[in-house]
Amino acid sequence: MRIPYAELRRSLGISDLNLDLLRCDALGLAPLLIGAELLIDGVGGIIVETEAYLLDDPASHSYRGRTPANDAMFGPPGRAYVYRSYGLHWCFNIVASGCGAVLIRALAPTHGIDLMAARRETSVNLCSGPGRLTQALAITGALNGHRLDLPPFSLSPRTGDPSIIAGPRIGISKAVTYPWRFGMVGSPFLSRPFDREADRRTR
DNA sequence: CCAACGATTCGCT
DNA sequence: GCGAATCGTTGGC
Repeated sequence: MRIPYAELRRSLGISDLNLDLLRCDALGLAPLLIGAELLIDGVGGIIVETEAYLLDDPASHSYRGRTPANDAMFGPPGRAYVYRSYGLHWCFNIVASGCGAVLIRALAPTHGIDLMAARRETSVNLCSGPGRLTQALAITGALNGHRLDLPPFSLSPRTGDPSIIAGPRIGISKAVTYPWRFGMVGSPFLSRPFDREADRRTR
């Protein structure tokens, strides 16, 4: 008797996304995460903007080798890499295969909007930007290295097939031309617009 | 040891 | 569009 592979995965509680988390490098995973649902303690939404950072990538924290600060990027894929930015904000990444990571830059809020607004002390731009997103979801360095398939995290694969646009990454000074920022076409929750419709991908 | 610098955000012009 | 806030990490001497 032959069991369909997809059904077998479901029965084992293994989603496409969970498999891909363990298999993909950051450049493969970043567009795949567009449309996925990210929750922390039931609060969060739909990922609409990501950036890929690879080992062989001058803009990546892993580029200059393993240190205590970037240790999570060198660990198993499917975990969180959380770091402090500008001494003020936290940024949340999903570790991919190959010592890279995907920076989660924006969500479309769907769950716990009132709580996010309370944490942010505003009702606008709740999750549009990497620092705003971690504030709204209460992500701190305490979650660095934490598995994403266990509480408080919940990461679910997308159900649809969104149009995805690519463009240069934001706020970096090296490798500035690599088009490794990905966004959901038409989302009002992007941290910044993408420049050119010509960069559109579909996937 | 010390100086410089961010994978940012916010407020003001 | 510009500059301040703020601090751990990094790189140079």
